[in-house]
Amino acid sequence: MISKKSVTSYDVAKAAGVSQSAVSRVYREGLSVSQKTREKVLAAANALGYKPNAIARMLITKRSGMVAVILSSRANLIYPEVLSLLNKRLSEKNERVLLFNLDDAAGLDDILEQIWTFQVDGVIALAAHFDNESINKFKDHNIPVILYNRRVTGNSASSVCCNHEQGLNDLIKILHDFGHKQFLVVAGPTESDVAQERLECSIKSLANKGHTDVPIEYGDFSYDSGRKAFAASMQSSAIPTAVICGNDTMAIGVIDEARQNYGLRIPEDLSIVGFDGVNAVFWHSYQLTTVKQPLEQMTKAAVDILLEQIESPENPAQLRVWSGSLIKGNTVGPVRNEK
Amino acid sequence: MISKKSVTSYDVAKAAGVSQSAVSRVYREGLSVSQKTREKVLAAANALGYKPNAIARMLITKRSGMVAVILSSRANLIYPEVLSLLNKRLSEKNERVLLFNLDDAAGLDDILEQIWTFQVDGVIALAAHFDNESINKFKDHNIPVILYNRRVTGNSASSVCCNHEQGLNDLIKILHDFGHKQFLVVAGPTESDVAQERLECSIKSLANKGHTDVPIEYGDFSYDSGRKAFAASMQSSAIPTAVICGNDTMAIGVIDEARQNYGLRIPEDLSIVGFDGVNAVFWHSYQLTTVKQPLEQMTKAAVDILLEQIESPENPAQLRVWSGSLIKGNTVGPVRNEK
DNA sequence: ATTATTTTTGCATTCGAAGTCATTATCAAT
DNA sequence: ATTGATAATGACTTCGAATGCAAAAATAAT
Repeated sequence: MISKKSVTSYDVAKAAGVSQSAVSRVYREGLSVSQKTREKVLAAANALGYKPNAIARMLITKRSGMVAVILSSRANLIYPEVLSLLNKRLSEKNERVLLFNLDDAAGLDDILEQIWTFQVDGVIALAAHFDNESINKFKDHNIPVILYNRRVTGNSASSVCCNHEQGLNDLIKILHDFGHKQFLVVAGPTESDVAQERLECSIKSLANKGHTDVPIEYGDFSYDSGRKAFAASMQSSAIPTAVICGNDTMAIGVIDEARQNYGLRIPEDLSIVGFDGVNAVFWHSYQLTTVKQPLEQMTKAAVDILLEQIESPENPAQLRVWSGSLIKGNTVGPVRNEK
Repeated sequence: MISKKSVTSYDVAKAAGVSQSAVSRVYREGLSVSQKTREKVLAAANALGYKPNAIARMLITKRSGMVAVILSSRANLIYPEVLSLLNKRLSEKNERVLLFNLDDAAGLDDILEQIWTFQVDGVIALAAHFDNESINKFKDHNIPVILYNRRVTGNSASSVCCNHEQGLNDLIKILHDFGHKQFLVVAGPTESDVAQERLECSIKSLANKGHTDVPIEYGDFSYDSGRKAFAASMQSSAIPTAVICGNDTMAIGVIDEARQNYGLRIPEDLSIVGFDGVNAVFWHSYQLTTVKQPLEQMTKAAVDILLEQIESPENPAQLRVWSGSLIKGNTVGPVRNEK
């Protein structure tokens, strides 16, 4: 039970023969300290193993150096990568990531309260369910919020998004130009905003090319759900020649289901496109035609905007949209003439 | 610039006509407060929108409610899943995850200092490079450390591990029993402890079956590195009939390389095993024979042990090891008789 | 009604660093 | 040598909740 009492700035001050204020100044930047004092303090601090207590600093400075990142496992499976990139960028800016998961037992309100009590400097939301009311609550308390891939009106948050509309237009143009007429849309879960947006863009883009009443199957972004969706579609009356998937993982599921259970060759018998640009789309067995989200740019912008808003909360919210880059895989081809 | 001053316990106290202490007691558990006072306080708090300031609480209670999770991107690609599970478990125990990345520009020492200053309640290390000296530093300050899949002697940390030895014994026994004699080991990066351990276990297990001087190729756990490793091996004098991979992703790379560039059929011409049990091993194009790490159990134990150590720092460190479960895929078969 | 016991309560202090402000040391300019 | 300007310093207060302690109130026992 020998709880090693922690070394404080007072201890260092005493050992160095200076005041506590002096110690504090040594550890902040751009404050007036003589070379002599600085050396004395640093020497004492070193001898005692002193490390400033970030908690105490947070309390007085009202800056926690922490950013809440809100995830939900329902979200697209690409988020681990996003999280890693965010973490990297934020730590470059001397902010730490405090993780919150929206689908843990505790509900949204509970999570919001926690975030709030932790006095985070800002919030980056990758999670879906996050209504305007909640978003605005943060704004009321001067906590800037960045929505990732979520373009919602009626709130005061900034957003960084991938241009799903353009990406899907690109993909659908290719399919259309190859002469496809029988489409299937495999959408992500209805709870996901991204899934919803991609679905709407797909429908709209198809309609623009004259394809209406396109059948839709719903999945949950997972491989298995992609397989099931395609199987379900094959039970229906309208057999597709082209499948537009809500993400890459489902697209890969569709590929496997089509090959294994229906003996279809890709792309000769069936064309398939995805969205996201995950690593697996480059794997030889799939080589999916898809659109890659510019995650690097998006996360960089998310962090930049967040920090700008932390520094200057009065700045207006921003919306930044990036086009994805088309990845020409090997899963799209001309429609096969039915004999 | 109307910085909405935050509501403190004093404000609530004033509004409720009680002392600040009373407000504090209402928000802690098991403290003596009369029903009447509690109601008054809660009403006032509600009216003012009061939320206790966790930072101030941390300062006095010396409990931050945060656990540092140390990652490194070098680590195995299975860690996003681990992170998600950890986050879930920890939040059940009312602890938050504060993320640290070991391969950000800043070095190990810098990260350690940060963790230290943030007064985290504990540390869970998924990252590789983490020497005993650093580990013991935490112990010196009564911060418990849990190593994930890292069984190292000479330090005071607890560990939760997958039994790589048994898993590899199982896999290698299958290969051996099928009559394989020409092996290739595709190891993970030398910086990774997990990779190292798996490599050693593989060598040892092979030796036990009488296979010595097995060639080794090194990768970095990625798909491409798996492909390159196999290609390199095919340039060498010893053409393998069985490949033991340091993780599933590299194994999938090996499969694709063997099929695409060498026209080999799996498992007729070449047997391949992996390790981890990632989702993609179930994909139809691969169906990898591998060992699945019991991540659920491991993360649960990691959190349980950590909390026990937080409550009772004098308790001794623990080591817990779980066997993985063999996944019988379709990538292993009898050795093909060379004509 | 009186004393003994338990429960509530508020005062004052604490956690550890940061910042305000007035004071003092330092240096250059006259 | 004197003044003025600047740099460096320490005493004191602050951030917001938690808690030891003693006083007060409520309850139980006599």
